[in-house]
Amino acid sequence: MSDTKTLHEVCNALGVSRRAVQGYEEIGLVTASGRNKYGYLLYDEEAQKRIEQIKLYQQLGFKRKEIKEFIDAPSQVIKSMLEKQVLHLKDEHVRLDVAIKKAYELIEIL
Amino acid sequence: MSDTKTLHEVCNALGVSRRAVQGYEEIGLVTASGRNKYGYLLYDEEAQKRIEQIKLYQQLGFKRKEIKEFIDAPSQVIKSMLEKQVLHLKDEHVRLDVAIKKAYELIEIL
DNA sequence: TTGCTCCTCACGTCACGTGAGGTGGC
DNA sequence: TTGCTCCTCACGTCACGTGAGGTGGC
Repeated sequence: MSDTKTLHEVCNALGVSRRAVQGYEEIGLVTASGRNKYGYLLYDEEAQKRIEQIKLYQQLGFKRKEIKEFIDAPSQVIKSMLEKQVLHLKDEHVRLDVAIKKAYELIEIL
Repeated sequence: MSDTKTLHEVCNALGVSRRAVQGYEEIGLVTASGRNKYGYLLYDEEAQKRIEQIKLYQQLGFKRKEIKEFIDAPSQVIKSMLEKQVLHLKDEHVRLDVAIKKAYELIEIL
């Protein structure tokens, strides 16, 4: 038995949309591992892991094109990208803190 | 003397882009108060305040269309929108916390 | 044959960014 | 006349959302 799944199954299992996966394929970030006899798109375990990785990187705020540039790079390169990204995430974090405070201030005034 | 400014001056003073203001005008969120004798777009103090308000609401995570729907509403309505928005901002805040932690975990592993 | 699912386009969305082409005397 | 600034389009960007139209026996 293999863990190869159809697109539909992958979407359910990983919580990504059909269109999102199609988008990954459009820019060559992922490739279906094949088709079944009815023409359905199939994704083997490797492809599924890749989709999960992409999703994770997106949650860390990376754009698809950025992900494409480092996903197959040596881990030292990825590490360096992550360290830079943490700075952006912290900026965003502060920005949100400020926004929440401003919202409360406005609520007080109104 | 009046505090009416040209588009260029408004952009510099408020830190918004020319295209952003044009975008506000496209959906009827703002209207220039007039033109000078050379055809330059002019914004009086009221228009400037409006642009500043829009910018603030955008920083709180509201979309332009949402802003259009409540910007001229009674303050109780705006207050209610802000209270809902704070919940979204807090969700985002938590999501960022998680993302930062995940990034650090990945950095450790690599 | 009727449904249902999947596939492949392809336009729509959002908030501008980025020029292109034209005007006018700051 | 050459520059420079401003104006009004209008296509580009990003990451999908949302159908439309066509296929095939799960």
